[in-house]
Amino acid sequence: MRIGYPCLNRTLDCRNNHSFKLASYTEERLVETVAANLKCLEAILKFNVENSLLFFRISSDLIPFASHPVCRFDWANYFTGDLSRIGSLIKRNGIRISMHPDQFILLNSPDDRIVERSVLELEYHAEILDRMKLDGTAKIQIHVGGVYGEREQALKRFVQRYEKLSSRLKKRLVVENDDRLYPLADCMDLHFQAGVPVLFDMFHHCILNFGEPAREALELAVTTWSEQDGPPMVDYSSQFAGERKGRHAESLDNDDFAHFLETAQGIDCDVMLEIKDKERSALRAVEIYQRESSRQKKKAKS
DNA sequence: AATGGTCAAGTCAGC
DNA sequence: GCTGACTTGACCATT
Repeated sequence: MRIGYPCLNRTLDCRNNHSFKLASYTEERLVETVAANLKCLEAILKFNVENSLLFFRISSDLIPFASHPVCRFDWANYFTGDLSRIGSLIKRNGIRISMHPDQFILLNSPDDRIVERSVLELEYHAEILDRMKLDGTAKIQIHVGGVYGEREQALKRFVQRYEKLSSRLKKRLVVENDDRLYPLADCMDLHFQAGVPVLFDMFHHCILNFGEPAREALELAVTTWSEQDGPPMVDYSSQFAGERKGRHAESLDNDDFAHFLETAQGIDCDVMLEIKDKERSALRAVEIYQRESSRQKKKAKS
């Protein structure tokens, strides 16, 4: 099991998601920003390797405005050397990579223009991973989308739009259960209809479900991943105590995470910690995981 | 140097 | 109908 965290590292004093306002867009500004972002991404990945954090979500802001009409710059070619070098670092160290486009990305919107823009944004994500020369185990995760007062139609539209995607996107796209509109059962339907793997979000599942016990739900989601997809990815978080339901915790709840590990025992998956203090909690999670697995080994011996 | 309004994009819930 | 939540901050004009 590889354990990781998303997008930001708070120990290193750099960021890989620098952006700027659209109004101040210039090619120079873009190049300078992306160069800084890539440099930081490389530093974060090196930090992660040294700390046994072998799963990382790359920020969608790596290349600001990449899919926006304002951007006419051929960033993919310009930065191909850097992207390929970072890709080598990733492969050499067996790091798992995911990306998670924002909530604006909707394959199932009734508005074709929104779908069109969404596909452009997804293609941008795929371009990054392709330029890093990563295989199909590097994933792009999205939610199903809106309901629009017509669930069945909205689900059907997802399938239709998914089927029309380029093969390089289909190779990478996975769908994640959310905590408001589409629970695991809907994602499973999409899998049976379109073949899309289901990324299981344990925390969302606890909030929105049809009463499936966690272990059972996890086992279901895991079956949707094939050999080429790599080990199933799982998102983990816990509740920010006293805050709105669904808000991510600020720091890892050790006991809850140990309980999660018990639930996931024997299942080969990679776990993304969606916890606010990022690598600090992830480091603790790795410790807990190593402790738990050595305890289990001892148990198996005796 | 510190402050606070504003930021590319969509949808839904709650007032 | 409008605002805030979602990932939550950081940019940047103004003082």
